[in-house]
Amino acid sequence: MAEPTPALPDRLIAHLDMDAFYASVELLRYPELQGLPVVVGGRRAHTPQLRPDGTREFFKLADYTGRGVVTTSTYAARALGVFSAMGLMKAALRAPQAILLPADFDSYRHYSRLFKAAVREIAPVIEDRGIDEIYIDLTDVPGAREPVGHDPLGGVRAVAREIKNSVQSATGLTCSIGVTPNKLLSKIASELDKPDGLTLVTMADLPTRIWPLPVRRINGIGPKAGEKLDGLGIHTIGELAAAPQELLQQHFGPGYSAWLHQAAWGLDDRPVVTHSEPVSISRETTFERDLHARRDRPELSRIFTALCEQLASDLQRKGYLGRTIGIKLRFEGFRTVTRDLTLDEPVQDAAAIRHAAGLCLKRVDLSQRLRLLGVRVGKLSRPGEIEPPRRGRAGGAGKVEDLRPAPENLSLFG
DNA sequence: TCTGGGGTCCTAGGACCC
DNA sequence: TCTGGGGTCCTAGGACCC
Repeated sequence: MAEPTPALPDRLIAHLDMDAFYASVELLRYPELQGLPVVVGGRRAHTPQLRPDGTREFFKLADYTGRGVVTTSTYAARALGVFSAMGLMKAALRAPQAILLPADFDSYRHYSRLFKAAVREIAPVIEDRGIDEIYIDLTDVPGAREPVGHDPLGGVRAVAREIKNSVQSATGLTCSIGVTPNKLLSKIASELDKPDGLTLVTMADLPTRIWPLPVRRINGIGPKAGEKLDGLGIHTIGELAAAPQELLQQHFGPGYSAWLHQAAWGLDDRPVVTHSEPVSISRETTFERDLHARRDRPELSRIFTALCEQLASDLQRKGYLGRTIGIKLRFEGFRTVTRDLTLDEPVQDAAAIRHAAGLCLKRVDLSQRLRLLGVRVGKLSRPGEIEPPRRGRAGGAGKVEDLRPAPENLSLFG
């Protein structure tokens, strides 16, 4: 008879999330702000000033005017109701005394490289999920599958602790880690004990630890799906797990409803992907005030050209060409429109991008004022890369009339 | 007091080829 | 002459994530 060893899952997947990352990096730089409500975001012009006596003068949220959102806030600011993606003017109403700092992405990227390198020393199978979070496959990390005493998860808990310690000594920052049999559950688990948390969840814990949580905790259920589920009386992950399949299929597509069910049961077999190539590269900007295609033509034209130049330089720096050029417009009132155009040959230079994007622009009615303009390049390739031959004629596009200029379009900045 | 900037993936219809 | 099905590409929009 085999020993009745408690089953260890096939995979041991960790999700690591840096705690209030941007704000925490700022606190390293300005330790006197420790414990205070601090918000990172907005547009320039609120960098702290050094006073003659050597202390710093910080910018108060109450003094901010104009567009912009909260990028991150410290836990003290969150306690006042200030969260990521909130408009700064709204945040100022909730926490007028909070300190506002401009985002410094170069610095965040620096700390991002540091923490990822520290993790990689211990566990090399890492999937990048942005600047402040990663998935880690701990399955084959030495010691991770060793029980400690009677605890079958003792080994992996020790490895996760080691990773947290290593991140802390490399950066001075804390992180939260969730370890479970898959990415979906680990993503949920890493949030269960923030900040500075370490949470292990097994399939046996599903009913007690996962099912009581709101459905929105599942990565992939956003505002729309959450709202719809709410309307169906489905609020928790447990209620979603118990929901009849037919009910979900009636309100969501076949693919999404099947996924919802799987997710609620904690099932997810996606691998940890250690390398991926970009699909598209883009640049966009929201204007300080809404601009009109005719009345603000010179300014819009300058911005348009600048976006194309920045995009071209991004492409060149990263070593890509792109065959699909697209634009994105956001009008007053937030309606968003995109147009794109696939060229016969990939391009990389600002003039070619500007020309193609200009053709796209001609297909949009520009009578409403604009709040955002963006340019995008997709269908990326490497210089010298031989493209696989395309079947069919080039430009087997949509309806021909869709590709013609909008008739109302009298004035253009393209 | 309106809602940043950078992405990915999915859906859906029509064109076009075999 | 009419019918048709599979597969891929192109375009537009939208949901979602960090």
